[in-house]
Amino acid sequence: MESLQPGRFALKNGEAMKISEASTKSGLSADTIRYYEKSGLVPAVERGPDGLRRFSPENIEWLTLLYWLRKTGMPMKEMQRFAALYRDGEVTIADRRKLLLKHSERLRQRRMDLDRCNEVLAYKIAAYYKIEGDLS
Amino acid sequence: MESLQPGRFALKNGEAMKISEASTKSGLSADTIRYYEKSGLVPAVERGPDGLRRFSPENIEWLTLLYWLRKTGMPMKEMQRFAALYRDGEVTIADRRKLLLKHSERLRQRRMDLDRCNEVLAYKIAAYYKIEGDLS
DNA sequence: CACTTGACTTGGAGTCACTCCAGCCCGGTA
DNA sequence: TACCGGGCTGGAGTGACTCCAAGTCAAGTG
Repeated sequence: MESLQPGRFALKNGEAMKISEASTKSGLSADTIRYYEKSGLVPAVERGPDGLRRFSPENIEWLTLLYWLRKTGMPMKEMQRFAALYRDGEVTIADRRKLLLKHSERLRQRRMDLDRCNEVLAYKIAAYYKIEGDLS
Repeated sequence: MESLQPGRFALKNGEAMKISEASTKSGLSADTIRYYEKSGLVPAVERGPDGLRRFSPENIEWLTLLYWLRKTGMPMKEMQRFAALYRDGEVTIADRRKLLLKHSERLRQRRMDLDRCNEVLAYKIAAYYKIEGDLS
């Protein structure tokens, strides 16, 4: 459908990357990228005449964002919702912003968990250290 | 074997808890506690005459530690190794300390991920915010 | 020109760490 | 007596990958 508009994407091939390059640039493995596409997290990845995926710079930016969201614990369901909003264009910007704000709240929580765990570890490590001293 | 020493554990029943209490105190679900026991993460949980598990305060402390380790991303395999060391007594204290140190290094790494993600989010949120302004 | 190499394709099986559930037993209450 | 809550076991299901077999295609080599 897009390809009916003559020349619209015709000469962007210089920018288009295959999956391995998309993988190194986004941080996601090739398997994960394919999996995300199947799961509806990546809208409209084009294919070259050889049938291979071609990723635009915008695709890469999107994948990179997904990489960070997933790495910091956003569940797939929420990423799917985020992707649906992304697909629907600028009218969803406010919703997307809210979704990211919610995630940054989650990050705050996770950081608190890390800090609390660090305390527990410090306590344990000190206790072990003391016992080691007593043993020798 | 321990029970051959008369009275050694005989009157500790006032302290012993059932699984639901162990769950609220440790933070792990009852299902997870049973799963951890099956997987060899929890050494020697005793049973009452009714066949139900009885958790000692030491059990609870151990489960709580597992809770924090798992919550902050220590893999099962490593927890199993940690549990094996714990079972083998004080001679393994130095190894246990090293294992926890390694984990706290992992925490450092995770925190860096959170911070990096926060930057990405802040950037995106600001960009969205600007677009919202332009739209209205 | 045949052959090999290597990057890519798909569909499907396997993995990790739970989580949920069916079907059972048991002690206490109305 | 009938029921209820809480525990038990073994096993199936889930989320998010991860790995693999079997195939296609393009480019490079003898």
